[in-house]
Formats: sequence, structure tokens, C-alpha cells
Amino acid sequence: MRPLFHPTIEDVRPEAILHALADPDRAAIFAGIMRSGCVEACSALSAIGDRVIPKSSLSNHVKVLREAGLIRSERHGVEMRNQARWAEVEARFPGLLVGIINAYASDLGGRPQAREPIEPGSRD
Amino acid sequence: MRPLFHPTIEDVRPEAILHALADPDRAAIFAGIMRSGCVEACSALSAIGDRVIPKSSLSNHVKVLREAGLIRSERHGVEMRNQARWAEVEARFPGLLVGIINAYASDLGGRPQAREPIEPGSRD
DNA sequence: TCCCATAGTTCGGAATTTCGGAACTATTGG
DNA sequence: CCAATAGTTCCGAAATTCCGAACTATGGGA
Repeated sequence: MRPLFHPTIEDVRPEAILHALADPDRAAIFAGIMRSGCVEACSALSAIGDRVIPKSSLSNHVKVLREAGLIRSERHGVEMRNQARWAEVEARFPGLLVGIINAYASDLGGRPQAREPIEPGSRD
Repeated sequence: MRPLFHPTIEDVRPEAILHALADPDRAAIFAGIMRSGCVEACSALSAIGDRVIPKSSLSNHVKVLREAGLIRSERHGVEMRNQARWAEVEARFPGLLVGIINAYASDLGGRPQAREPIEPGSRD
């Protein structure tokens, strides 16, 4: 299969990460990928709370996350496995993801995102 | 003078902060406001490196930062003083700003942004 | 007081980006 | 080979961003 484009960790830019996670849907998708043991099919992510995300949008969101360097996607048979590049990103930009994910998690008054705060170093 | 709109800290949303700082120009402007002792006229920010930012764009960038809850702007005579709402934002979203500013600072291979990493708690 | 200069905002249209339905491709099981 | 599933691509509509030009607000003279 097509070697889906993944930036090397040195090519990952902070603005791309912020842009990717500035969208609550994408942040929720990313949080979902992390929560689910770092591996998840796309279709399992197709709903944020009760809202359904059209699959073309979902595909696009996943692509944005991938090209920002946040996840690694790999085709397994007919489906796609995604895993967060947590450790790599954490090593390159210490504290960035923790800060962002915790910010969304502590903001449950608004659109719900992640479920609970996350400790660094526990993933990937 | 017009009571420029500033969100209360409880109304500040993570996605607004990420969106605001996902633009390297705005991140540089924000870093500039922090570096300069938290108070700076807009016009002093009108260049990022050697690139000149048109003033309508600058005005808009500052407005985005303000409405995201990142800075407080106040008219002093003919000019505008801006200060980072560092402590407030840090209290609401611990580690978020540090992570972001440090990410940009450690990324000086690309478009230059902030000058050096920042310790938490030293500002505002 | 009137006028000018300075600092910033608003307006408006062009360029860019995002969204999502419909059609398409890829892979597997039968 | 066919049908079903999972995801991607295409493309037009809607939303957003960019920035020059015109405008507003404030303070300092003369």
C-alpha cells in the first residue's frame, strides 16, 4: 500500500501541531487514538459524543493529524490502524502535548473532549 | 474609551488559544509581548524578523490574541498597551503556554519565533 | 480652537482553507 | 468474480484569512 506520508520527527513543526489540535473534533479524535491503547480503526472514531462526523471529514482529520506528525497510520487489511507518536513528539517538544490534552480535558464545561487528564510518559 | 472585549478567564477556550498560537506570526507577536516586560505598543511589534506585517493584519492578530484570552489591551493616550495574561492562563491551563512557547523556541531551525525557552511562573 | 500627526480599527474584495456528499479505490471473505 | 467494508479523492459551497485603502480616535502644537 501507499507509503502514507509521515514527516520525520525533526520535520514536525509546532504550528502544524497547534493547527491540528486547534480543532476540537481533531483534538477529540487524537485523544481517542491515545485512549484506545494507541491503536484504533478510523471508523471507531466516527462519532464525537453524539455528533456523527462524515467519513470524508474524518479521513481528512486523520490526514491532518498524520501530516502534523501526531499519529502514525498503517493499513491492516481493509482497515487503518492509527497510533499516537506520543514519545517522539514529547521528546521533541517536551510538555506540549500534555499541556494541550490536559487543557481540553479540564475544559469539560464546553464541548467535551478527552475524558481525564493524562500523565506524561505513560503512552507510546 | 471602548471597553475592548476581553473574555473572563473562565470563558477562555483551549481551542481559541491553540488557534491563536497556531499562526507563527501571532505566536511571535505574543512572545514579543511577553518578552518586553508584558507591555508593548502594537507598532513596536510590526516586524517579525525582517518581514513587515501590514498594520491591518497586525491589528487583527492582536485582536485574535485578545479575544482568545491571551493578552489584555488597554489604550494609553494614542497608543495601545498589551500585556500577556500569563498567570491567569497558566492557572486555568497549567503547562499549556509553557509547552507552546518552548516548542516554538526550540524550533529555531524554521521561522524564528521566541528567543529562548521560558520558565513557568516567571511572568505576569 | 483648529489642524496635523500618530496609532489603530474597519471595510471590502480577492485568495485560501475547510466542509461534506457523491463517486471512486483498495482489500478481504465467500 | 462479486459483494461488502474501510477509506480516499473530487469538487462546489461556505467560511476564513489577508491586506490595501479609507476611516476614527487621541494628543500636541500654533
